[in-house]
Amino acid sequence: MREGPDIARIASLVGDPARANMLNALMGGTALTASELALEAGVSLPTASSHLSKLMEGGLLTLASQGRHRYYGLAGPQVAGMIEAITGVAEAVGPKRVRPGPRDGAMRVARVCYDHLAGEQAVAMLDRLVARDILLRDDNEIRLGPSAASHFSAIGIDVGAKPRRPVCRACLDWSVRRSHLAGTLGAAILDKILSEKWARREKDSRAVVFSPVGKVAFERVFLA
Amino acid sequence: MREGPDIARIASLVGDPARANMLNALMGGTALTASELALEAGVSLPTASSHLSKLMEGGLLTLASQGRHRYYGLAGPQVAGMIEAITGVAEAVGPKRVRPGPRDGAMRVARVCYDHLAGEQAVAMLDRLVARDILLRDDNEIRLGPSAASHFSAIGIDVGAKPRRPVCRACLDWSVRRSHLAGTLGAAILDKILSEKWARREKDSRAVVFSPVGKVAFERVFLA
DNA sequence: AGAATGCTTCGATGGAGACCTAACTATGCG
DNA sequence: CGCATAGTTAGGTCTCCATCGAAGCATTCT
Repeated sequence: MREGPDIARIASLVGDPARANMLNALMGGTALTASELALEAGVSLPTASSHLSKLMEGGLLTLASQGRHRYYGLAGPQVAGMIEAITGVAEAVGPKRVRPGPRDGAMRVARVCYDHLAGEQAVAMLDRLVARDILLRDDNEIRLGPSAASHFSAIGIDVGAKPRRPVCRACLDWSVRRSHLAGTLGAAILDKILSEKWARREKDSRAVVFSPVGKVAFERVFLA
Repeated sequence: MREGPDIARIASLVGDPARANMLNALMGGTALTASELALEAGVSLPTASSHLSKLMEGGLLTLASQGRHRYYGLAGPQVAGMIEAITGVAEAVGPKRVRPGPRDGAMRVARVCYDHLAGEQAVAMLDRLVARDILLRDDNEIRLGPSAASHFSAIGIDVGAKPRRPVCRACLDWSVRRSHLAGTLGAAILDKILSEKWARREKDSRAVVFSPVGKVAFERVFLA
């Protein structure tokens, strides 16, 4: 009988299908209301509410009350990372070795991970930013390079603010198995991509699909 | 109701206290028998056996039968990584914000992760090996440098063999939050450390404590 | 104020699964 | 061969918890 952090408690929170569906939905990054999550999980509203209490108590979620709406979101990047790790194992181990459909292909190319971009495009982007010394990488620690401020402000992203959350952070990509960029900068870049309409979110999926024009623009800015 | 990899299934496997204890014990890296795991989990042998079947079916464990002994081990580094990720969240979220005791301190300095060394020492080692170009690091991909073969064979480690498992692999360290070295090379180095008696495993813990002499030797070889 | 919406709490029900004892199979030893 | 050890299977009990309908709060709209 071993002591230590209560890993079973955390895992069992994720271990219920309804809760897992909710967490999965929240991996999309946008905070959702209880009713949306109930729909997502395929359970009634009271059931969902009960699950959400448990996830809150377990510290996996954050709650933002706005008027009569209550928005639930993932508690942080660490939680998102854990979900991706579990997803990775489930993928590898899953008996559903079916041929990956088109949506799976799109997921591999680009998808949302919590609040930033993941997938091949995201990994390529980080590689390129590091190669150009816009970002400086030292293992899993990523810092801004000397030209970062001017480079990002030129495209309308301010990297000056110092929030609690780190600006840059490496996040292991479960499909590519290499890191992509997380942190506030990663989130800002995803914002940029979506607000410029370079790409759009696939409905009911974490996949992100670039338009032909958007892909060119993205590559010009980030993969040049 | 969302489709995809069955993350709830995997998580619920880890979500039972008995199974979590077993997996935790296996994070020590050595494969254990059913009875040892039963003891570790604090359940009867039949109960343990039932749990082990489920873990096997879930693909989290591998089984090596030797005579009347059946040795269970973690299925691979990916599974170990998942456990560490969950442990990280449990640590961060856990209500047990007690002041870290001496054992926790030791864990932070050096511990076993599945079959290789983790903790501050391990992170420092990887940094140094990369800085000396003995290993070449490109994101989470690590390759052998030109001088690797001669350097490691000089200390009795053969990096020539080409097993299925990669020789080098980055594994995210949950205490330091940066990568340390996994893969067959990481395993071989841990073997070396233990067989040379530079350090010993703490009883009933994943902590690894260096002897004064061993620490010097380790630093001379790997942190020079 | 009254109605409508969003969500939580209550109470009851049902099913899944964790657990143990006991019986059974398999391997090794003398 | 016969006993001992390691492990799995079978059968049965019991607890936990996911679920839903109905009722209760809270906030906003009219």
